Amino acid sequence: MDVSATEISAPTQAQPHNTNDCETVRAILARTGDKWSVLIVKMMGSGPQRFSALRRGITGISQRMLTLTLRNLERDGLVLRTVTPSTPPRVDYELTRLGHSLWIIMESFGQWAIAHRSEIETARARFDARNH
Amino acid sequence: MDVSATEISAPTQAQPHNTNDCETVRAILARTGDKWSVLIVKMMGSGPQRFSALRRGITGISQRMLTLTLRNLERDGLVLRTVTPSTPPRVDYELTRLGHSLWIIMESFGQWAIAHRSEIETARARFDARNH
DNA sequence: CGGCATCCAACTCGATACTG
DNA sequence: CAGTATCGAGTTGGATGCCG
Repeated sequence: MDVSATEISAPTQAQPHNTNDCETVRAILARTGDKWSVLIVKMMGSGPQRFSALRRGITGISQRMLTLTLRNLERDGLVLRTVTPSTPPRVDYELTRLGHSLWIIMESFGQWAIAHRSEIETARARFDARNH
Repeated sequence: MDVSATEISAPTQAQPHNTNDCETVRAILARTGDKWSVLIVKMMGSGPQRFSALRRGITGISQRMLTLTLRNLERDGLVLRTVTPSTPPRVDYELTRLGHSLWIIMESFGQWAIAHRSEIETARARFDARNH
């Protein structure tokens, strides 16, 4: 009998993972997981939206954070910004093709989250109860 | 002619969205998007891992953050913690069924991120160049 | 070995005020 | 209308030291 084995099931070796890939994944999850991106992207899922429409549609967002988040999404090529230099100025935002493909992934993530929400909440309640 | 129409394509109305659902999605994205969760979950994808194995396997993580992140994942029912009270103590972590199902979703997110990484990097470079 | 407590630097985000 | 600038509270995460 192999004495190097322990009484509990031996952990398997972790798969070698590409740290660079993980970093890429994390960066995207961090972007989409920040405070407002989900709401903004979701609102644009149905087509172009004016700045003011997004502002009204997303309860509680400050002008600053809406601008900032849209800039970041634009920088990553997920959102297209179109300025109409009228008076007053008009700016529309819409998902790019890339942004739309991300939106689809986010939807599947969303399905998972909704499907397992109660399971997570139960786990939390149990954990919190156990740790007085 | 309808004077309410503008010269650029009229934005469509945003779909009504369930804010509560969005909050759920955001919470999960925020958990998985924090600095270390992706790496940790990914390492556990291949089976149970000891605390020290995770620590060694994840370059740059502090003990504090490993403990903290594992606690949060455990609290959400994504990770199972098993203590063997030997000397020295031994603690193993593994994905629960729920955690594994999230891991699958994260993989599809990962596929997207890897497939579009260069596209995002190009967009960033262009954006940064444009804004001097 | 695994983990908690403390301290501190860096960043995030909201409030507010001002501009073309 | 859409955006920028500034300030301050709150949060995140790293370093360090101690404990069973």
